Amino acid sequence: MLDQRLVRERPNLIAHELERRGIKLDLNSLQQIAQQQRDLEEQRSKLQSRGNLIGKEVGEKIRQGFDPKAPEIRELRDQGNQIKQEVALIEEKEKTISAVLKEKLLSLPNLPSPECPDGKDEKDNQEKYRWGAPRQEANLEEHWEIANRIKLFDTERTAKISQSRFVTLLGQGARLERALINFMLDLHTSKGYQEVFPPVLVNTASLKGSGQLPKFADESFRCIDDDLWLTPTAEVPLTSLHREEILAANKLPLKYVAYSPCFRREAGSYGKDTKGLIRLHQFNKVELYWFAHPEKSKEAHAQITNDAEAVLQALELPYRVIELCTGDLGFSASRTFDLEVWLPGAQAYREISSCSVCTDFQARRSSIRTKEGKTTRLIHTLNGSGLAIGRTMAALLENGQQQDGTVKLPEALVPYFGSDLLQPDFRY
RNA sequence: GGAGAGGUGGCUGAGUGGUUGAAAGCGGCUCCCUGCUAAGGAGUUACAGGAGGCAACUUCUGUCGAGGGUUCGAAUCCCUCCCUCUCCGCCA
Repeated sequence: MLDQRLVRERPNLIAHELERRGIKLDLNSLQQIAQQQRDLEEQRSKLQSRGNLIGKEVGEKIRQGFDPKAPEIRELRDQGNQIKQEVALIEEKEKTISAVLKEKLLSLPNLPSPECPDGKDEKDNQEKYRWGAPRQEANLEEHWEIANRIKLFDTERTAKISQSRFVTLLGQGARLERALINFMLDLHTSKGYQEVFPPVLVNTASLKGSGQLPKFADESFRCIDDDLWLTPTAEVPLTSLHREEILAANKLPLKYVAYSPCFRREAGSYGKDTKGLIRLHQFNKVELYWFAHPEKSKEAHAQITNDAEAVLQALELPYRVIELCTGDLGFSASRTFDLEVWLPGAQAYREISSCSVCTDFQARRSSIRTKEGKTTRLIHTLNGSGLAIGRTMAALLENGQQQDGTVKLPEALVPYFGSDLLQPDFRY
């Protein structure tokens, strides 16, 4: 959410910054609403001030021994009632207008960072650097072909269990998924991240706090009988972990790592990535999350990206780092680095992590602050996948595939998986 | 699901209609003392929004789970809802 004061006082700045994201909107009307709301508030508080004085006077008189039914007191009471009615009138207007304002503000995305390059869509994203040597041979298999052959998962049977875009991992596939989760959690906790295992059902306030609502309701699964939704990412419960809190400045940054299943409706992506592990309604992810001091968030962003990259490096997976342009930024982000892993079978780089700094956008929605001396200020939040498990598995399969049909796994996984080789399994 | 208890500042916890935005303690901050550490002393310390000032700050309003109501006046009384805890039942 954007600062209301900014809307009132510098609407042009907001209009300009949102235009960088490709959003054109009439900020004059928004500014007027904000201004009206403030004017009403001012009117009301002046009336209330008078009302309070009258109340005090009555109390004072009664204490001095006036008869509560004396005309002086009756007069004051009448005045009090008069004011009460006027206040009620203003309050009614105020309520309507601030509901409108709030709804509008909640629907505006974050302002892009000055460092975020201008651009219209993903074509304008900038590659920053590459790591590792991508395999380029011809005739390499895509990950679902490999998985099918050695029986790591079963999508056909899964349709009986739930729907398309879900997967049932089998045998080595199930074990590898588990190994990857543990491997990543261990790697991050060894670097000072605190491990969290959050609930998967979250309430509306949590989704609002991190920016998924009100705008993207159709992207999440919801429970019809309760005020609960399935988390689209652990970013949601992690943001709300400290919702409405004032965090001690000397404890910042707070760094969390959470494994969670993630649920997304993927509305509007019919026909895209229909095979394999790339785009599923349910997938596993290890998420990194920082609550940072507002002046340290730039360094934090570099660090969280680094920490996500460390997973790819440990798994010996070639990747590149992409800086998203303004037009491709997520709703809450002010600046984002995507990590794209090389998929030799597809001969393409695919997003496997997205590391964003959300400045005070989520903190304002969630009311997460810190205190320095006498002033409280909003903290900054950052998030990054570290990493998406399914896509990591896809990358491992395609990068590790060998002539004999087996898959070689990186050494780092051996303690977790128990082997460095995936072989066909005929039991399934 | 049944019965009961409760939701107050960063935390613990007083407070049942009239200067109570709220005692006390803890914690935090500032200063003093101390050779160091430990301890001690003095002061200070809710949040949000508005107005004024370059600023330190001053001032107004709101906020004691949320929303209504009673009243000139509500943390305190009434209603509705939400949440937490305890016990019982059911259950992984």
